Amino acid sequence: MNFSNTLISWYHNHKRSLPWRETTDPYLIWLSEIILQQTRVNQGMPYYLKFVERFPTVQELAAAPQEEVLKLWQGLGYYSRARNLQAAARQVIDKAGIFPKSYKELLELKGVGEYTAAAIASFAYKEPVVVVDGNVYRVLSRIYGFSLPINSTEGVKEFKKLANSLIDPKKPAQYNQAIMEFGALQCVPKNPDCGVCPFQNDCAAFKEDRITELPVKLKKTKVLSLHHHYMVTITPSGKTLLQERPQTGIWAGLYEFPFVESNGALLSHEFTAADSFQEVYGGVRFRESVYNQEPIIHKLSHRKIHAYFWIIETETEVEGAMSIAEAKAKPLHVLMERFMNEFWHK
DNA sequence: AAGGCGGGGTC
DNA sequence: GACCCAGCCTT
Repeated sequence: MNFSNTLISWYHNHKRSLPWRETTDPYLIWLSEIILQQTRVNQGMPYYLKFVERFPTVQELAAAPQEEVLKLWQGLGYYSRARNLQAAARQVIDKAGIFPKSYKELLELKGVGEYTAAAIASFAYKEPVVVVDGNVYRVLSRIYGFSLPINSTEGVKEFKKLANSLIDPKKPAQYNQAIMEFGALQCVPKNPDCGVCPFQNDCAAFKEDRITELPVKLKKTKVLSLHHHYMVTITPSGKTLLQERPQTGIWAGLYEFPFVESNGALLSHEFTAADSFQEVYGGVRFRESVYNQEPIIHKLSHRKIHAYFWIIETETEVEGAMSIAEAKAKPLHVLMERFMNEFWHK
């Protein structure tokens, strides 16, 4: 079996038409790769199109207010990607607007690791460096029967070694696209259709009936439960109050209603006695009611947030309050966006 | 070496 | 519910 030829041949017959494959502009390729980190093509596509339209060149991205970049990124998750995106754009501008021209130089950009540097270098410059992403781990572990954990130090090393022995150095772009597309469309995580797979006769996992076992991955992250009681301020003139989240941690830099954290559901007097509530409303007369008796569950990969929304109608204006339209224009996390769109219907 | 960091699709 | 996605960064 010639792995590379078989793969590239399969690719020509099955590849999807994707906008970032129609260009060799390193800026556009980089943009697509950052958006697609830990993100499916279908989810990332509308964001890519929005970003290209608003920021056709790296100069425009570098010059934009960070809040605008975050707003465009809203809903995509892993928001540090958005900050790093702009930081990297500014790195490029600092070097006369010339995009790094090699794998090694690309690695210096914020948010660009080994995978992304290899993707850009091979797609834009035809540099023969292999990409090793989730698709590649899955394809190689199955076909070659590699059972080392893909997220162990030794596993990563061995998979890279194997990957490097397989790439066609004359066609790095096609090879890299092909193996990822193969993982995304054919050698999928669950119930792959091995009956139509070109590697059926060579695949160790298929021959040994180990498709469901491979790839091997170490442990899962524990999910911590949190209870957030959000204060939805409504002033006499119809304004509301938001606060910016810290620059590190979950939803860094996004906006939300101020909230009280607790170990579970709260009674009204427990809620209004909380320090953070007093900090916001100390001295302000108000009428309060809870919007949802049952918590709204918002799941993150390692958090389960139980959200309650308390409506606080104040009798006087509140310092720092903004109009509903202004609030909706801030970069918001999905929990916040959903509440606002339901409560202040669109 | 391990854990933090989102949201959504799929089974 | 669990898994996983064109991963990277920090500690």
